[in-house]
Amino acid sequence: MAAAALTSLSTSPLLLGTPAAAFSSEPGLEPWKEALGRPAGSYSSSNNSGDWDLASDPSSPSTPSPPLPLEAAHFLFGEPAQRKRKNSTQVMFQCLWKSCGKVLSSASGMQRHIRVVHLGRQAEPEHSDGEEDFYYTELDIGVDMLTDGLSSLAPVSLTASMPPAFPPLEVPEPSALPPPRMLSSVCRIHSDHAYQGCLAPIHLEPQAPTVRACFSPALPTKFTANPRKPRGDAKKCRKVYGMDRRELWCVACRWKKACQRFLD
DNA sequence: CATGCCGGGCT
DNA sequence: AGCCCGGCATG
Ligand SMILES: [Zn+2]
Repeated sequence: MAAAALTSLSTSPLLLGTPAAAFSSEPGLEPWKEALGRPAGSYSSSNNSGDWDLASDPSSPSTPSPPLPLEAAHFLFGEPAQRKRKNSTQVMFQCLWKSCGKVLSSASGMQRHIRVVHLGRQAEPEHSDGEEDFYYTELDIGVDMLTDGLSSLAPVSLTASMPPAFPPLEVPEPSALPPPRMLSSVCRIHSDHAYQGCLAPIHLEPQAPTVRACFSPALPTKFTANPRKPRGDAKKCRKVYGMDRRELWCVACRWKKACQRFLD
C-alpha cells in the first residue's frame, strides 16, 4: 500500500528522497544547460523583480528543532485525509557561487544576480552570455513550510529537483559526504569571460560550485538550513587602501557601512 | 587575528 | 541628512 503510493509518487517533486537511494547510482554527469531553457521570471506572479530573500538572517543559533521535513513529509504522504492541492511546491533558484547561496524566486533575477554580482557584468539581460546558467540551480520548496516557516524565520528545507548535476542537499548520513569527484567533470567553465566591470585588477576565478548549499555540516538535527550571510569576494576600500590612507576610502567604508565603490 | 558591515547612536 | 562606533559574523 504505502510502497505503491511511494513509487507512484516518485515523480512528485516533494519527495525528500531516501538517503542512499537518491544518490546511489551515479548521477548523470553532464552539462544540463537548456532543459528548462529560460523560464524567464515566469513564476514571479506579481513580484516583478522577485527578491525572495531567504538568505539573510543572522539569528538562528540553535533552533529547538521541532518536527522536521523528513517526518513531516512522511506523514504528509500517508495522510490522504488532508491532501494538499497540487500547488504545494514553489520553485526557487539558488546561486551556487562560492559562498553566496542566494535564493531568488525568478530565474531572470538569478541570472541578473550572477551577472552583476559574480561575473561583474552589466545587469541587462542582453549582456547575457548564457554562462549564468552554470552558477545557479533550481530547487523546489514546499510552499506550506515557506508560508509558516517564513514567519518564524526558521530554516527552510529545500528539495533540489533538476537535471541532477550536483546534489545541493546534505544527506542525513553522518559518514556520507557528497561525492566530490563528479564535480570536476561537471564543472567545466568556459573561461571566455574576461572580467570587465571595474578597474580593479581583480580576476574572478570561476569556482567549483560548492556543493553544499549552506547547510549546517554536522548537527544532530538532520536538516537545518543555515542562512549564513557570506562575505563578498571583492576587496573593499579598507583592504585596498589600508588603515592609513583612510581618507581614500569611500564614504560607506569610512562609516563602516557596505562599500559602495567595490561592489560585490 | 583582520575584514566587512548591520544596527544604532549622536549631531 | 552626515558622521561615528560597538559588536558581530565571516574567513
Ligand atoms: Zn568602499
